[in-house]
Amino acid sequence: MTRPELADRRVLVVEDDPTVLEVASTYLRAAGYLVDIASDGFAALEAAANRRPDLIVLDRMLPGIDGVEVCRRIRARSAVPIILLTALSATDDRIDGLEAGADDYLTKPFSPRELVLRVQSILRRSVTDLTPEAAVVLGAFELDPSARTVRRDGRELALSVREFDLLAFLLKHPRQAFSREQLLRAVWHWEFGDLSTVTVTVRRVREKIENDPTEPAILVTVWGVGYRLDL
Amino acid sequence: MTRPELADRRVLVVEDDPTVLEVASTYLRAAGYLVDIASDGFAALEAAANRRPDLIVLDRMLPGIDGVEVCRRIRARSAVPIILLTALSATDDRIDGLEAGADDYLTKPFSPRELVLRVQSILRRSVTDLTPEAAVVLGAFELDPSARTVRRDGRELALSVREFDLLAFLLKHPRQAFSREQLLRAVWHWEFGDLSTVTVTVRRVREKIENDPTEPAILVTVWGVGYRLDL
DNA sequence: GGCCTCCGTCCGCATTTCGTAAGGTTCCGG
DNA sequence: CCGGAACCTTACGAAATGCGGACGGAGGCC
Repeated sequence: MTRPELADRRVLVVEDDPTVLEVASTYLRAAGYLVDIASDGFAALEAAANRRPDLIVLDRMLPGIDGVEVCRRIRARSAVPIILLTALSATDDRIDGLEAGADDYLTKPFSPRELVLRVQSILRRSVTDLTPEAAVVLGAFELDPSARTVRRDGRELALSVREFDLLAFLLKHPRQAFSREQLLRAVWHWEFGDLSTVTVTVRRVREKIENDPTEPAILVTVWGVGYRLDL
Repeated sequence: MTRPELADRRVLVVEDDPTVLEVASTYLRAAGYLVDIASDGFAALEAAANRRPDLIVLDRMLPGIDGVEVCRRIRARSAVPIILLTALSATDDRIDGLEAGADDYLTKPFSPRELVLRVQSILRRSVTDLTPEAAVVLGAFELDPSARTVRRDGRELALSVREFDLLAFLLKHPRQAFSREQLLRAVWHWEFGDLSTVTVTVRRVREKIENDPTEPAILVTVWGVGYRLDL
């Protein structure tokens, strides 16, 4: 269930309630992350400095230093993504947290699964800039994820951001049929939304990779299901 | 009409009230899930360990061990999604449950339809899991479930959704006779319905896989029983 | 500000799908 | 060999599905 590209990423969880700490770290480990833990503000600052986590999950209410203050101090030294946990959904808290430099927000009680999703969604973004991803060569296509280019027969294709993301995903999972919903989740990172968004982007990609876009031979329609990349 | 891609997922329902148990499992089966049941905490823990369900629906009030405790213990060993059923909508209960590691919450009395929706919504995420399903090679036939293709002698067959689902099911269970009712349940996920629906779809599949559709040699009629795939 | 690209949304149209029904054919017991 | 049940075949049309075109807001660039 773990996505290989996200493996070996380090997450620091800062939380004083042992139960919440336990649940959160279990889920994150299950999702393939290396999890460090801290129970108060001082330990959090120390761990943030020494363990160099790729992301921090931080409780707002902490013994010792307040969570928002911890967030501010970490931010002063590093750009590591921070998810703040708060007991209330009060607007003031949210504003405080965002001003202190938090990247995302989660209101307690939260679903551990949702936490994992947020973590994944944030790390997914930063993972690309850090570790250069392996290139994929498939038939006439050549994908270089770190350069964000796709070449066909050696010539580079002029793709927009969305078009690239979609084609890159399909090149990484060739000969597999995906529903529009799956693509919306995997490529757009949306949990819901208009499925025609996918349809249109597929069409635009076809316009650029198919010899005859009227008769797609590469990015094929699977009727009643979705799309598939045939090579 | 349910989506075939969700089929073959295992759900464990833990509930001491026979009526609720009956209703819930019936609805979930109708939605295409394989349903296991347990009536108390001990049975639940055992089933969770042995049957390896993809999701657990867990009553909060149980004879023997409390539901929340069961939840906690399962969670200690596995990250399987858990939906907790509770008699009250008290906020305290909700927090207890979420801290114990439940993924979602449903207040009794609940609509069975809503239960199915929650289950689907949670499992949908793990369905996005990109591990391709194993291919089946049987005689001249080659089934690739993740690409949603069937090839015969290397040539890909042009099958519609229903036709593919039916043939895929039969290829996964060859040399076994199925009644129309069984096929309607397994392939269509219908609990009732016109049996001629099956007849016609069988005929359409025959048109595409038989050398002489007039004399079926592969998708054979078992008189008075149903159909069977011979190879 | 003005121009351009990107991208999500919407609408009308063509195609495909698939359940249903109706009439014909095959099978089997007696 | 007869009658009825089981099964086959064909056809129809509503509904679902996908596609192209177009529109317009958002955001970047000059």
